[in-house]
Amino acid sequence: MTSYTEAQKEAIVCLDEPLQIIACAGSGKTQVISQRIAAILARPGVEPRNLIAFTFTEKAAAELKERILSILEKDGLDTLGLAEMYVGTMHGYALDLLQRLVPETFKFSVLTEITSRMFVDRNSRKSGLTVCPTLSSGTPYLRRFLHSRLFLQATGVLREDTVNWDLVPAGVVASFEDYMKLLYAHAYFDFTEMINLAVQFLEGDIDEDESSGVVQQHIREDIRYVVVDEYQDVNPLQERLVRGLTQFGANLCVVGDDDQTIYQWRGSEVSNIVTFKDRYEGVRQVTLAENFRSSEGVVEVGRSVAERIPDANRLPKAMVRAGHQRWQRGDMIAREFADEYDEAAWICDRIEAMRGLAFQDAADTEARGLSWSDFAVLYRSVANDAGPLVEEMRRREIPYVVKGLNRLFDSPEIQAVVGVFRYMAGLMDASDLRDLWADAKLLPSTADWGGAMAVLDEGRDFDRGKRWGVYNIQRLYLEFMEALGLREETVPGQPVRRELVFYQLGKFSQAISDFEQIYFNTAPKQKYETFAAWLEHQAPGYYAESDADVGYAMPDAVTLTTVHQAKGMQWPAVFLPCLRANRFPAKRQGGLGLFHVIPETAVGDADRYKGTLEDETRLFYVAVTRAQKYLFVSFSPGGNQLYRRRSAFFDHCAAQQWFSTREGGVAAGTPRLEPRARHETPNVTLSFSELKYLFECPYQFKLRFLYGFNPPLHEALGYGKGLHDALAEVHKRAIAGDLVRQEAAEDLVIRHLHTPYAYPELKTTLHRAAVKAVKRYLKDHESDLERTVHSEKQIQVHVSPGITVDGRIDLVRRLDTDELAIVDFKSTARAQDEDVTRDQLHVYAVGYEELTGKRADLIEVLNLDEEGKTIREEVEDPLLVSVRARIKEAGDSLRDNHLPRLPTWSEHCGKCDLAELCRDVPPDAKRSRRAATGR
DNA sequence: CCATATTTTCTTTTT
DNA sequence: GAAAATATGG
Repeated sequence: MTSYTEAQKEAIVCLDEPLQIIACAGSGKTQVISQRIAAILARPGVEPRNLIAFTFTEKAAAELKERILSILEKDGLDTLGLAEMYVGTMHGYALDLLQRLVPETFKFSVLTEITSRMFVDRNSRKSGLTVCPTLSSGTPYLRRFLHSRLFLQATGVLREDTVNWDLVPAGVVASFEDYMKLLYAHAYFDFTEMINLAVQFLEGDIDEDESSGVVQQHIREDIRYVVVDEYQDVNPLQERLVRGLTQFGANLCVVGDDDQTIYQWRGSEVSNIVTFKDRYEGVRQVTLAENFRSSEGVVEVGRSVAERIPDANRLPKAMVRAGHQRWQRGDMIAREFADEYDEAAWICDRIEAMRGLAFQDAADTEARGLSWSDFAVLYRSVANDAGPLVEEMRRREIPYVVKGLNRLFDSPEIQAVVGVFRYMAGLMDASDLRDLWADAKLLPSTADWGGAMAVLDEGRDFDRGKRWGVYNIQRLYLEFMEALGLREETVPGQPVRRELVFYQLGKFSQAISDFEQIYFNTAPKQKYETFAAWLEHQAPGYYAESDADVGYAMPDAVTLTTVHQAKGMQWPAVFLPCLRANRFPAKRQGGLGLFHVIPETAVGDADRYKGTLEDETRLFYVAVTRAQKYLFVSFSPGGNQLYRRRSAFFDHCAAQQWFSTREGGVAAGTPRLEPRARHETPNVTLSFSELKYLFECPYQFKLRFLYGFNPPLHEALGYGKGLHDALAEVHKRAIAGDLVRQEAAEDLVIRHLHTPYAYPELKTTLHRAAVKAVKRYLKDHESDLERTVHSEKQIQVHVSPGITVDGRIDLVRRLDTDELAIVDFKSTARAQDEDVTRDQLHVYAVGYEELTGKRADLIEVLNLDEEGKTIREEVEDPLLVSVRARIKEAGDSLRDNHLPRLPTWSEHCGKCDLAELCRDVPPDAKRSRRAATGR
């Protein structure tokens, strides 16, 4: 789309006043934003680092980045320094801002939804959970495990929303304070806190608080343009972040569609977008009403759905069709069925019948035949309603992918693994365990069951060592698999099953990591018992199976997903089945809710946390507008009486003249072609550490990042990071003209060293070692600190369309010889392979050149360990070229899902934590591996 | 038609 | 264990 409509042009060239782009579904929003950003970058005196663009997800960010880059390249514009333009989520930005400018936060790590809950449950008293009062007489206080999710929602709302604190019960306030205190004591951020803390510094008094001063100075000097996509989903705290970033006059552009606000139950505040014009001075509003995606029928129905939303909560607009898709009688059908099996069968019939119908993706492209991946089935709730269709598709062998099914723990394979830990906790005996594994078809033909049990029995001897870190769940899991001889190729069955089983086992490894992150230092016996209980009661609800996302290659398959997840996507044909009253629109939930903790009156606009009819209507609007041409809405009564009536949304559609209530012949007159899947290359963004694994051994990469296997947690974890962070502070201060002296070493280590998994003596040892290392570094480099050029420089290497490598250079410095050196710190005596290090630093050199236009002369490795050796080499041009080529190769093989093992046992394997899952470990290597891990 | 009793369920998900 | 939807009774 190189020619723009008048409205689009208006948006693209409006760069100096606050701009609100109201973008209807399918209006070419991303293209307009990208073009506008390119226009900003083309302005004289504007650097990429002057610009921030927020998206809702990382995936959307990758797409936006890619789009911007392709426009810049097409227009022949400079891409120098592009790595310093922030394109990403608000959470990512806030974290980045803090960890760049506020040394106290360098050591903080981020809790996920899952680890947050475990953290609160483990510390149920200290976190405030069990002392948090409720307004329900039946449950005077929140309870462990049962209410941790609710408690976390409340702590989130108290920070994200506008709260009248006088109306919040004192007990709740006290609980909230307990939680915050505990969070900081453990150096954790939850998702809200990253943004909250950033906002504190943005709003803070610069005379009172040093960090506020630093943060605000950076914003004042650097930030000139802020773009916020999906503005309708911004919550009040995020709005404050936006305010803070633009408080010194940066230009603000917000983009969104109030009709697509579907995350209000997470705090999204529609009024942000609806009243934007009143809250900012001199706002220019541009409405992109032209829908290029869908046929007239789809557009008109979408519009009619949106008009069901009360006008008071809407921006006036009328979506019109502007694309090339033509509506034909029979494209849109509204049908009722006697039961859900008939409905499922009909959907499959239609898909089979429509496969191969001619379809034109764009006005200027050739038609192709519809393929499996051109069909989507969208549900209000996949977990509740998708069952019958999944069954039918499996029966008919129609390829499909389901998203949003929480069924990982139902599978016999995972139940077998859970059995292992029931055995460990003494809840199951050995012969039952064996039966379980045999029934799950997980025993390789050569299985050494006795050996595997020996691993468990040794692990169950809890008097073996005094250090609790010895009783490592992850290591036990990996050793058990090794002893059993369970590897991808020894899993009984077909290759497809092997891959799926390994994916599940990898997910389980991920679950262990999550658990041990929180419970690592629990007494061994209790730790295993808690783990077994957690597996039984908590874990099943936490981990989704989504057998789809193995690999980067996109399968040609029908998509079954929720409307929420479908946001931003489109398909030629969309099915909206199970349109039942009380399901879609959904009836409200019972049980203890947010308002039993925080009174409704204390929160501004409390309604949005409840889920109103209006919200459901917006969701249905999103659902309808995903379709490009074919749209099928259907109803069948659900299993029980609550769901036996038709949804008002179904009736709404059936009443539209665009819909037929009975199908004719399948789109009579439309020619048939060979089915050909829409070709989409996924964007691949790799961090350097991921790239490193891909270089070293593609199969290790697969085990780690596609399957999710994690190596056992190490007790000394955090040591290297602490040293890095301490030196980062040193160099940042050096750039600001503050040369840190040796005496500061202790202080630096106290601030940055965080070793949560170390037992007390080890903590002391590590602390001493760190102080010594920092002191040594400061002594050795006293004279060259002032020649620091950059510290922690973010780089990005663009290899080919869709392949990007992100990384961070530890240090760039000028040597006595006036040469420019790119430096990487290492902190263990155990040397990384020199070839890998050389690759790494040459990637950085490439990135540095793309960032600054300057070529580095040298690469250096400074080892902070006394024994470690220093490397200093010239940057070699041929290597730069070949490294680029190798990244491209690696990216391509990733897309093709071609990730083979190394041909034979090699040096890399000796250092690979997951070698046991890959091949037989030679006896001599086994010995040295055991020595290295202290087993 | 209204008040009360009984039945039935307990989404959605980003960082 | 709470709330909404539906069934029941006047």
